[in-house]
Amino acid sequence: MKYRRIPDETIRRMPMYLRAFSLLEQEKRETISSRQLAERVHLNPPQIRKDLSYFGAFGTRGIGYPVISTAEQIRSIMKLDVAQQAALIGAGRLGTAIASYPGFSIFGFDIAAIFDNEKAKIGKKIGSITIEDIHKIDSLKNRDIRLAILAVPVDAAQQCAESLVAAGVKGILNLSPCYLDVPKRVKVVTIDIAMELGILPYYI
Amino acid sequence: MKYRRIPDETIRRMPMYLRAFSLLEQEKRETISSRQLAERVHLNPPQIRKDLSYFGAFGTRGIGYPVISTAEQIRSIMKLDVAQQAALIGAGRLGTAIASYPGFSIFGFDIAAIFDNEKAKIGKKIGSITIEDIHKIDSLKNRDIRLAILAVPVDAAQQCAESLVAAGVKGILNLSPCYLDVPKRVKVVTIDIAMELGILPYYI
DNA sequence: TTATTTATGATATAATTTTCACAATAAAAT
DNA sequence: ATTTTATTGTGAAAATTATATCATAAATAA
Repeated sequence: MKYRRIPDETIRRMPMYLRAFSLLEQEKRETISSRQLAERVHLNPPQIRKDLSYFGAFGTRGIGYPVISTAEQIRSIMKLDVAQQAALIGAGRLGTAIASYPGFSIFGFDIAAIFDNEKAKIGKKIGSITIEDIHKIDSLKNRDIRLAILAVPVDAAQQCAESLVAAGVKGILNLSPCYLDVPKRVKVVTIDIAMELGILPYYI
Repeated sequence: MKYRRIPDETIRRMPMYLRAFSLLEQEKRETISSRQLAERVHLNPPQIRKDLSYFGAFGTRGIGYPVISTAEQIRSIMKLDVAQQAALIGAGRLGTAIASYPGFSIFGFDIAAIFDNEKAKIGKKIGSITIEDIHKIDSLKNRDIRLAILAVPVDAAQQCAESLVAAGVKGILNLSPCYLDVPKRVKVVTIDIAMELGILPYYI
């Protein structure tokens, strides 16, 4: 296929495909057709084929997609083929929940550092990770950690984001209900839990 | 404006506008123009005007939108004008964090019931709410609770969703990384934290 | 070897969503 | 009273995204 800009929506769906393929790997499935995959991820077959075809021709006509190699390809495209280390900022209740969330491992993520501003928490551990002083975020620079999860109160979010950017962080998963003003080379994804809940009553 | 179907994307943005208007109310601002609002929510002015205009003409030309009445209108449209009670399923780490999250109140949400399957937790309290046995989800029917937040392990999610539907729940905020198969009269919004993190490395 | 089946990859079409441009109009200024 | 300024509301254009169609490649079986 000739080059075309890859839609943002396609990028958003890729981790979804990767999760499905990772599960298929565990199930020792050898191939899967777009129709079968569509059933699993609740999309329709042409969309899946189109999404994947932006990155190359992974499938075999008459057969479908080979599970192992397609999984590897998607991992490589999404840069999830090498384990990604992430820092967690905020060891409150939400931060603690995130720190011990087992769901990151399927994508090879690893919470490698935790920071908090509360004196009482610094030095304590969550799992095997020791909570560090938030003023030492800068040390991320030397540790080659380029991803952060921000789980601090709203009023601290912007300031923390700036420290993260200064420490060389390139991607932030923001759990505060606010916009983060960062250089555009830094990618921010915000999850606003209350807002997501806020859309439900409309449909009821 | 003649009737047009309201885009889903517009609905998704409405709580965002409502949050902004609620903050403006607190600041005692009387009016705000689409341009000023756009700066706050990081969208562009025509989009805000168009989104709001799907529901009527709230603004005054030359002036902007009156803060109080527009906030009220959006609340009413989104059915957030009356306090909404929600049930929380799962009192693990994530559930506990959700239960004590202060961010729901801006939309008038109230966690009114908590359920878990773990014997040791049942009867204990989180804040002022007593954890109930998950097998008693059915009691939601009599308590007029129509919203639920699902914070249970993946393998329990579908089963819990079915109990919720049986108990008359009409909207589910699903925090498990899986699709929930429910009747289409029930609205599900899924937040897959790992997946959101999964898109970041691509952009780095 | 040839026909048949399956399912991809590419292209064409449709649907949705966003952006733009501007007429309409309210308030302020002259 | 008239002009100027600000800003909405909206139809139309543009952009984006999703869906349908179809030629064709690979595998299998006759």
